[in-house]
Amino acid sequence: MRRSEIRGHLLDTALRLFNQHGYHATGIDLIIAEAGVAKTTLYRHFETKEDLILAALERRDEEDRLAMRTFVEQRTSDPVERLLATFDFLETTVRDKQFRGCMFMSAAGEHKDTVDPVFRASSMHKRLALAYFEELAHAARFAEPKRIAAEINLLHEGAVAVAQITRIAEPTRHAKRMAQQLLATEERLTPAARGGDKTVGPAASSQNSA
Amino acid sequence: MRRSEIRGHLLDTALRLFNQHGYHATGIDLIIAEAGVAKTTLYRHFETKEDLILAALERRDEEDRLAMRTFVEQRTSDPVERLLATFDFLETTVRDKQFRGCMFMSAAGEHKDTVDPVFRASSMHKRLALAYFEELAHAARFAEPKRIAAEINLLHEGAVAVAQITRIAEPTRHAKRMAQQLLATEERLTPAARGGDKTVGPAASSQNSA
DNA sequence: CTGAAACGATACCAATCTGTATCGTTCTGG
DNA sequence: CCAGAACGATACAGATTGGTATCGTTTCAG
Repeated sequence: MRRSEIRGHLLDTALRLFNQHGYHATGIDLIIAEAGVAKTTLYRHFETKEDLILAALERRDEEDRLAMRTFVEQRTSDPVERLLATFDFLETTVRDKQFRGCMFMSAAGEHKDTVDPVFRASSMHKRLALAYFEELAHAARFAEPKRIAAEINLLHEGAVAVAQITRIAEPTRHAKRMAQQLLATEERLTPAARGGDKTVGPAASSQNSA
Repeated sequence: MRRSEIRGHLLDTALRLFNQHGYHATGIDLIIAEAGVAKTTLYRHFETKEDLILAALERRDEEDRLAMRTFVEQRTSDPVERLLATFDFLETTVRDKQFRGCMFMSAAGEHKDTVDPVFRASSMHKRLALAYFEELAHAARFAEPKRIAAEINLLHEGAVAVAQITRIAEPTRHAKRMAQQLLATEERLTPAARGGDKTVGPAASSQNSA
């Protein structure tokens, strides 16, 4: 393995183990053993275990948000459909055999103090996820994009939490239906009137797998 | 302290610390120090730390479910209002200064293996909570009580998760409004027709604090 | 090609972890 | 009232924790 790849490989290994066992339960010795790396090497890249956790979460944060954006934006261009497509993305992550719940919620659950850097990193990730929903809700010209985004966000968190406990993917589809139902009655401003669209009223259709 | 109270006191102390710091991060030494009890005493009541965790979760499970039932049933007798009142109960727990997220979700997050007894205990608690929603949805004569219960449950989990990260109580009220919106369009069977009630249609009103 | 930096391996450290052993004291049921 | 159980205190065990020190080897940029 080339030296330039070691840091990334350590982050990947740490993320895998954190996801599998949790943060406290995953020891440094296990990480270096799984990564096939000496302990000195790890500590040359990361000052402390907390630093490793923070770097891993940062990496995951960017990966996750980019993956969702990519998935959603290549699926449809309609903002409302995109809001609904976020649940399809969620379903793919939940269906993963390695799924054990949201790593950021777990991180916040193991670092409950609001001033803890790990908690703050998790909190920041969730804030950015919410910001994306707001962006979509705004593009969809909903009258109250912030409220819509908060609702979508709440459904996401609920779906992931239920999926974490039950270990089935159904809650994500259920959440999508709920989102459809809720969005259908929401007011919208000047809905990019093409064709004979109504100016207000039902917004969701999404014939795929809902 | 009377000896008959020691076990309960240990469970209370352990629950407080588990809620504050998490399960792995809370050491036996801290628990006995906070409880003012010798280590031998703790291990005479609980064989292992895992046993202590399981006993603590069991206690909390019963307390929580009883508290919700009591809160909900003394507030209103209408089953639909009761479903909505569960969110008011949630709000009270989230507003607590000691709130740091759902202890069962945290427990499941730190014990991710589905065969882990701690995970199973958390899973069981959630199953029983869902069963209560089903009971209420059935009493409300919804056409699909299981689906309604799952939706309420998902909104609960979402509200608690968002509240855990943001440390504000608003998500519980938001979730209640979403529940109202969703229940309003749900079909119901023979709705205990007294007065001039419609037989199907909007179900929710709940003028308090929504 | 060469010197510095990064690497692997290993030994080590102090602290902490869960759990046990010992023993004198205190409570309590019969 | 008294035997026996439960208690507090403490010392200890063995494993594991996060992190450091040492040192010979490998990589890589200039």
